[in-house]
Amino acid sequence: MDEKVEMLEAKVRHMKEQNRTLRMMLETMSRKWQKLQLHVQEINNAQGCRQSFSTAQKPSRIFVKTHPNDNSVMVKDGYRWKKYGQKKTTKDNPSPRAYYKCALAPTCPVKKKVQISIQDKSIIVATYEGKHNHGFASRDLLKPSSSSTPEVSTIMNNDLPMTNMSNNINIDLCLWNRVTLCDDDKQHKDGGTHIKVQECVTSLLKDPNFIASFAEAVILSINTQNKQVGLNLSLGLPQPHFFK
DNA sequence: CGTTTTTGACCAGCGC
DNA sequence: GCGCTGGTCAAAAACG
Repeated sequence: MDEKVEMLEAKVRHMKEQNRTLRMMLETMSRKWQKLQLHVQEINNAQGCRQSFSTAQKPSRIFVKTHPNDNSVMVKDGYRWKKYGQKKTTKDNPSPRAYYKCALAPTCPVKKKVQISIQDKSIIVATYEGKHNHGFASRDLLKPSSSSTPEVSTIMNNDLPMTNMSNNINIDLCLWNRVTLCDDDKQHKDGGTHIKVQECVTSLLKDPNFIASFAEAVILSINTQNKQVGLNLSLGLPQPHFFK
């Protein structure tokens, strides 16, 4: 009988710890979300100024930092792309450049060029041209596929073109960094908690339903708070040293 | 077997 | 005109 009580108490303690961890993650994400909103406001203001000087449309360029283990040179931006060409080398960059067309709509004029950065080979440079003349990608495209590796990139972009979207938000969910930063002191006192945090986040990131639901919730939240804001969502994977 | 990717060929633009 | 480069096409290959 006592054993059962102890087991239950242990479970309760474990759940409390998990609860604390998740709350911490949520707070971290909330802080980041607030920062992003401020950033979006700044961009809005800046664009307002810029547009008064020039209305010329430049190709958009985004930079994607990839996980070292991820060999796929693919930017998961929610749209479906058809590859129609590749150049082995270009003048300014020896790495191959791939050419993509938007495959969501046959008449969509948007094209994308993808190439590994010459400065940092862990960065993929994607250049977008044109604007989508159709709706955003269906929600299933936001879900991580079972066959492919989970999204491992942190996207830093400017002006990713999307239909009827004037701004874009990028969410960096590299929770490991945040947890490490927030709990740096605690870690020394309580190393076990840190391991549990890792386990907890690992299990969450491995769950496609969680990722899809989270992406959906964030999109919903953004749409309700700022109807003109688009979203690029990338889910960060653990830092490599955790796998050591 | 249909879809997607790869890859060599082709074309246009640009500088010399 | 020639060579180089970037972009596109389309047949072949690979894949599910």
